[in-house]
Amino acid sequence: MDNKKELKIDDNQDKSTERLIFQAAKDVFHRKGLAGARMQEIADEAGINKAMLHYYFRTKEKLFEAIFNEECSGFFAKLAELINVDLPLLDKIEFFVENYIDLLMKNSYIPVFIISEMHHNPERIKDLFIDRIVSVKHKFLGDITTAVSLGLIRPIDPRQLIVNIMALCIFPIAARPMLTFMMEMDDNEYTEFIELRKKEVSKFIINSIKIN
Amino acid sequence: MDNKKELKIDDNQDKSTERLIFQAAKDVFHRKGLAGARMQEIADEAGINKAMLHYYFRTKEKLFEAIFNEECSGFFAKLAELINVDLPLLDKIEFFVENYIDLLMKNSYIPVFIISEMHHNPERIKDLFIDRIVSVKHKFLGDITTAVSLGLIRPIDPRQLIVNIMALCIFPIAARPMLTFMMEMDDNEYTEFIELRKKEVSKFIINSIKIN
DNA sequence: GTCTATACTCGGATAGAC
DNA sequence: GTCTATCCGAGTATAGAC
Repeated sequence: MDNKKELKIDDNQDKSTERLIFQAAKDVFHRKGLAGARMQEIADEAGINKAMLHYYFRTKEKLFEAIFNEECSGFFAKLAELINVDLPLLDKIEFFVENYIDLLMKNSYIPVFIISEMHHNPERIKDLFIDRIVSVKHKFLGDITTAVSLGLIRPIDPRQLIVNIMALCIFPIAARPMLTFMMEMDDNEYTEFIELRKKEVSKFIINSIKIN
Repeated sequence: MDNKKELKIDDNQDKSTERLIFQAAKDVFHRKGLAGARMQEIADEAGINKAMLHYYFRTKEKLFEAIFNEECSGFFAKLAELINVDLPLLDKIEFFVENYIDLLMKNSYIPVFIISEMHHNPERIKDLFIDRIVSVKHKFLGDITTAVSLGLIRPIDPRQLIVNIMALCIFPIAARPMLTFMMEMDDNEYTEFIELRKKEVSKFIINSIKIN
């Protein structure tokens, strides 16, 4: 009992500082990228001292990787759930698109992270999500190949269809700052715009691949 | 005659160093982003001295802006040409998609540039392409709105259609490193994959919006 | 215009007291 | 675990010779 209580207190103390850093670092890395982020800015935003960052994470790189890793784990786990749901392909696409856009909105930093850091340092990033993404893809690829060969959808290269689906879901979130600006919307209008896409995108895809 | 010759020589001398820097800087900024790029690396890649960079462009920021500005000018000028071509909407989309993907492939740094730098420093970037992008959008928006109201395509929010078209063209180029990896392709295979998209994407879009 | 050498700032990382 | 003070390398920028 005493033991448990003590553990809980220590745990909270530890976690609160570590999580404080973690959350602050996530925000700053997301805004500035790995190279542009400043340890001082992270410390300020966490409301603690710069030395603490090194006490908990040793280096900037390690801090970045810890974050990237945790983010990806959660994200790809949920993504795998969406792919593994058991539905006929067209229903699955509808279900997937709606929930994937939702997932992306709740983790809007992930796509930009991956896109820009893959450009700036492909090798490091590869290792961090190598197994996760490829297995998800294989499942989806199989589903589509089957549907095409059964004549449930029009003939289409399954890889092209996957990239189309990803593009339609991810691009509007990854390019959000550019698009809000181009579309002359404010933040709320753009959120509403994305909300509408949940239905619009699946309609767009299904219209395109269904057999008339 | 002599005058002209002299000018030409000077010009070549000037241009060669300045362009050498320009090209090297473009490559490095593209690979590393603004914050991650190193003046030393640019100098090395240009085969000249670091001091020369400052002689020609004063600061790293100014060098970056000079490049971003020139790139955007050329890019948006060509984009405007594609939009202003006079064709019925469906033909126009087909024409646009094919040529836009081509343009993007020849300027593959532009989308990543804009997407990542818009995140990292929205204000600076806005000024650099404010007028260019909005006017292009208005023209396209008008074309689609007309086609919908004339019943030439199925009812669809024109803004959603524009974002769909952009997504299908831009995403595969912006996310290329991630996608080559995910799709387990090499560079040549991915280039071929994009080549196939020129036809596939316009088919995908037109299938989805045409009236049956 | 081009180079070498160097000034100076910034920022990641550590030492050491508490 | 948390702080202050500080080190030190890296990187932008400039001075000055040629």
